[in-house]
Amino acid sequence: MNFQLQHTDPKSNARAGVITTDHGTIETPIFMPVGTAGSVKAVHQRELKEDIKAQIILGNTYHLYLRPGLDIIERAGGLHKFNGWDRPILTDSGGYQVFSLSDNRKLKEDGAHFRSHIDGSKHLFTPENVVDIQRIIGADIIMAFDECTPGTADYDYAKQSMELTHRWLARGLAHFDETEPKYGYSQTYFPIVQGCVYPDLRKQSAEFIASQNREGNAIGGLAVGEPTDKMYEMIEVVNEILPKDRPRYLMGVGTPANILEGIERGVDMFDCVMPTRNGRNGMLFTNQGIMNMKNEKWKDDFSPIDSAGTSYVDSFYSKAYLRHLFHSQEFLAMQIASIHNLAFYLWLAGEARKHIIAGDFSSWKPQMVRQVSQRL
RNA sequence: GGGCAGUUACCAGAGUGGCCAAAUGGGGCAGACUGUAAAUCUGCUAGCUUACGCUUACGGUGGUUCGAAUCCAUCACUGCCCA
Repeated sequence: MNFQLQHTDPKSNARAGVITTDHGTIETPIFMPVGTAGSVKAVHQRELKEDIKAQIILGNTYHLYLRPGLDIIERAGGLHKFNGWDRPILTDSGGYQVFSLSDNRKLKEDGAHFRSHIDGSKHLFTPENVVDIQRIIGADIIMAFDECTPGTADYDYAKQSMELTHRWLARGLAHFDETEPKYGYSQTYFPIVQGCVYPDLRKQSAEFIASQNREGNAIGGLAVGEPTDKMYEMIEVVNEILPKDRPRYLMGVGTPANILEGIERGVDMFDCVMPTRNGRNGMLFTNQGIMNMKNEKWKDDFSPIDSAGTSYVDSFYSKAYLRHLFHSQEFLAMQIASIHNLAFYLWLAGEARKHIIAGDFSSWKPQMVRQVSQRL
């Protein structure tokens, strides 16, 4: 993997760059659609490429390991071959499941002992075997196994948790460096900063992560229960330290406004389930604000879903029709909403990039934050 | 013409003397969702009220009773069966 920094905004930390992988290039800042189980829910690969213009998508170690299982993925020739996505893939390590499935696991020094949410069977995830699993899945960018610390954790817990993540990182990195990719293209390993909402812990974590000197770095443990202002503050603290010549990935974030704020603070990569999950639940994000498509007010609004939208569905379907589809629980509703939202997120990241390159990001961004935060 | 069963909130449907403004579904109206256990979850859904509470309500009318969606009479309507 390679990262070329192309432009830096003169008035903020926003930057534009290009990541090169063996599966193609990624122009940053970028939003990465989430395809946990090897599929971006409700979205066809062709739409992902042609309509949404996704450059990289995510998969998930925990979910793909449990189902379909490593044997199938390996026999398929890796996830790219299995799901037909020939562009870059990033896999999360299962660190988020340590947080989101916390009732189903026990954390120990060796790793996370999970009870499968599917059938209750027991599985141990360690920093080492999570590398092995991600070697088999074959993502271009693979993530360290961490504990995603809840945003509400107290200082002592957050400190312990961060230290565990650091110890796990050392083990994971050592194992990564002594193993090889399986499918003839290279993989890179991103370490993850933790430290919850505590500036000194974040600083300490960022310094430790930076010292590992990897090709890219991630910021985890944000948008998990802490106030939004704290999140922004933590991004600032961390990005002060993370190397400027490497991509920075803010994991799991967020709303359109969160993304713009993140870009301004020097983040290059984002992923979030929001455009897809909220889309399936009837919420549309547009450059004019947020719409709940189930609301009565759209019932006889025959105007296009998003007249300023860049995707096919935006001008082809009307608001009234989409509302009808949601009320009728038609699959098409979820498809349209997911395509629209993802296309919008990719558009937003792309616009930010253009404005960074043009040099007027700092004047463009506040106005766009206001617009996207409105409720329609 | 005769017999039987029924009529409950937007719909379906439970409730057969007080714990009933009335179970449960559905529909409707809102809200939530941030490295996906999510096509999920939550709230509201007679009127007024922030709430307490008050008012009007279980086909119509009239009774019995301290008290009726629930018991009685009668009228209307619906369904099924027999001629």
